[in-house]
Amino acid sequence: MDKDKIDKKDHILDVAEKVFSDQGFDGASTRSISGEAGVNMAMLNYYFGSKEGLFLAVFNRKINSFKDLLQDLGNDEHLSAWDKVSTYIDMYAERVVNNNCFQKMLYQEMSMNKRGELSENLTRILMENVNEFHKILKEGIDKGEFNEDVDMELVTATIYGTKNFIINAPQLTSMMLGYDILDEKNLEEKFKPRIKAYQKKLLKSYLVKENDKTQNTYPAYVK
Amino acid sequence: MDKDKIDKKDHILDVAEKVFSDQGFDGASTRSISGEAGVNMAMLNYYFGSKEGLFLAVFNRKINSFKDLLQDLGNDEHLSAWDKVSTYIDMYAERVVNNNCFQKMLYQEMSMNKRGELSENLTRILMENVNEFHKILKEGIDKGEFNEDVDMELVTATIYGTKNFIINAPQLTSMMLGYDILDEKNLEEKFKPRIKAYQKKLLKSYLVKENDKTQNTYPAYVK
DNA sequence: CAAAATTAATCAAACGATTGATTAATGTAA
DNA sequence: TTACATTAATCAATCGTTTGATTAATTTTG
Repeated sequence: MDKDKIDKKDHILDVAEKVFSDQGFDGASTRSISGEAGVNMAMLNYYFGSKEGLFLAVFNRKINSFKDLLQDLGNDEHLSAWDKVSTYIDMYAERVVNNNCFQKMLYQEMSMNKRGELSENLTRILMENVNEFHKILKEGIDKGEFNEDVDMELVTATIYGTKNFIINAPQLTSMMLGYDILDEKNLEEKFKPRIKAYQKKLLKSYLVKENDKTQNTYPAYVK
Repeated sequence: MDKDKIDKKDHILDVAEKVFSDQGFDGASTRSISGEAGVNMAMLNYYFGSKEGLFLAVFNRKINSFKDLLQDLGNDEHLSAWDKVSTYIDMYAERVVNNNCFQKMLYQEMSMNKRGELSENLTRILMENVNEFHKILKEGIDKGEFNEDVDMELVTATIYGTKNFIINAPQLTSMMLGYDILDEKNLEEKFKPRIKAYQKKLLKSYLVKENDKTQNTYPAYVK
């Protein structure tokens, strides 16, 4: 059946995503992936051509929905620049929580040198997202809503990096925060609201001009 | 000679650090390390016992100097809490620039699950640094110098994460910043002063109470 | 001192295990 | 039958490690 075939491919991709993110591209063997997925090893090559093809398939399955979502936000006429940044922070936190395996896999691969075509693809696509966010920041600066000397590139690095650090070094950050950061429930109930509130407060105090700041009414983050 | 022996071991560690950080633990083969170092393959096992032993040797060579430096800063009576944070940002930026290969290697390994003893060692030692920094933040809060609702853990994640992101995804961040982030000269002349100024401004606006903020006199960062 | 004994350093070769990939055979459904 | 799906078996290549032999350096002994 066509349906079964799609389900099976999808199931392989689910397992591959998890194994790749746990062990890295080199550390994950095709045998362990196929074994954990309960399919014959040859099926990976049959479906995806190669190990790298499988990796790219995992990647491509995720990225398509991102850019559209972000563009819609950027083009919304009813929102102030800060509201857009705020919404972006929310969106990004949601994405990270729900796709933390993928995010880990992604940046693990990006940190390797010399895996030519693959790295270039990842870079190119992520760069599109970066540019969309920069548009929002630039809009805020041009409108006089944000400070003129805002360092747009490093603000971006801060948003991406803070989240990345927490997800990619879970052993350390779990110890820091006092709960298991990889546990679904903690991620949803504790981490998600906390990182949202924190990043908004942090960036608002940096981005928004003094006279534009309303009184801060942030919810106390969950300890 | 004893001297030559130490030099040779040190040279192997230098090369291993670079190869590990480029290719990851699994991606780096003992053959490529020994080949690039110009020594026989068996020497790695002769000196370091195993591939993992070599990795740990690279790691241990670096970490020893860190904690002392940080403790001295924390115990300095003459500095305000903000001055300490500011100095810490400077120290951290210096360290990152001068050890970016190592930093990359470190967080690559930390992002993998289930490499038991190794990961635990890394976590434990990094946690000591985290705690030293938290002491400084707590001091600032207790003294009334910083806001009471500062999220200490996420501030730490911001400092570490922003830098990490830039170093670990050099292809992306080089494209963002408009220059090669791995080039020594760019790192020293452009990136280092810029990240210092940025992080200080960002954190000052978040940490320090309004009435304690002096007028901002940051140097324009290098574009 | 010099000869002998011991230790350390280095090497080429090969080990068994595992890797990603391919094959040929078999099963299945239209 | 025909086309696709799935399997077990197998491939060459590469992995980390070990080996036995050889050379260089050091120590011990006479």
